[in-house]
Amino acid sequence: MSSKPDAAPQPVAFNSHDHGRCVRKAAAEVEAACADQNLRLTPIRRRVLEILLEEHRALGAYDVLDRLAEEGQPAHPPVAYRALEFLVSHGFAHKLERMNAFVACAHPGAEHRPVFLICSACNAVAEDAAAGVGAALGQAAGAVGFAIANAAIEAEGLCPGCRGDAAI
Amino acid sequence: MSSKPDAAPQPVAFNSHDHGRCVRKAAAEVEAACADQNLRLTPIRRRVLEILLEEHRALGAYDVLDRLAEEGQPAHPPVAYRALEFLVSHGFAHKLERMNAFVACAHPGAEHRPVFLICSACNAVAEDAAAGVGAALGQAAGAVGFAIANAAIEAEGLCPGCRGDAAI
DNA sequence: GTATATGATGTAATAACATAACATTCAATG
DNA sequence: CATTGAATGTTATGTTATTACATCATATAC
Repeated sequence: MSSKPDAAPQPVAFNSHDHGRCVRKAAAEVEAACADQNLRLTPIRRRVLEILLEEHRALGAYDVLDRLAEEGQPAHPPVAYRALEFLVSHGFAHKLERMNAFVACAHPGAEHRPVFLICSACNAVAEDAAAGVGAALGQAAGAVGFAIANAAIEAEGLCPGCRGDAAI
Repeated sequence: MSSKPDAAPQPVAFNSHDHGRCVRKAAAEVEAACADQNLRLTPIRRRVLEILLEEHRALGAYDVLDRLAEEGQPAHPPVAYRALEFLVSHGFAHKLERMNAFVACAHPGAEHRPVFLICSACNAVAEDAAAGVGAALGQAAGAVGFAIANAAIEAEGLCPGCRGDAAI
């Protein structure tokens, strides 16, 4: 899991797009949100965010550490975990519980109850809005008197691109 | 995480009930299902299932190993993981991805897309049916051409009992 | 501008979770 | 009873995550 991205195609979340632009846009949004909320987007935090954005897929904490080391900034585990926790706790990244991995948020700043679609063939991770799912879940919980603080909704399967392929 | 149950009340999934009866019933159902499907419910597999049923909450693999050791049957990690994998793969238990823990299935045999409500105060885990959530998720995935193989839906929050309490 | 408080980072050590690999045993079938 | 395949026993190690404490930076009060 903590190895290099394997040879799989890199499907940037089911659709090709101008990735450089998408990275810059997301980084700018996070920067703005931090300014708004008086949060300190320190160099490491920013670098970890950029790594997640550049990869555009889920990375384990040790993958992030590997990237940092490659860039001549070797770091110990708590460094990665702290930066990731900062990003997650402020909604700039999400943790994929099924994978013990982290992914940059596709809509930083905006309120949303994300749903993740994880392709088991190419490892792409799409963050979907799916308000209906959150509503249904809230209703089910309410019916039994349970107060949801937060929810993880993660589906594994085949993305549009990989459904056609022979693979896996 | 791999420690003993702490002093918290043991809320057997939000409602008090005749637990001995509920354990026996679930065990019998699994036994029947195994007979039906020609599966081998070996002594270890059965014992692990019983441990999950008796605790009636999510246990880590090493919690199960501790229990086995207490009972004079010390075992190495693969033993627990193999038994748990058997139970999970046949729908007799579920894995809670958020907690790296396992819980006996509340409706073994029956087809269901479970939703888990995990109380952060008392650690009770309720398995809810919530067909609506699965439907909404399927719809959202279908809209982007994603084929779901399986889904993990896990909410963390306060159970009815703990909402009233001062605690956490 | 210096003292103090707070938050962030550096580092070492270790805890917690999980699997690979291979030997051995058991149970079913021919 | 020989063969085969599944299950288990065991060692070792890989992977993920945290605790604890030292150090450094930044902001505020005085």
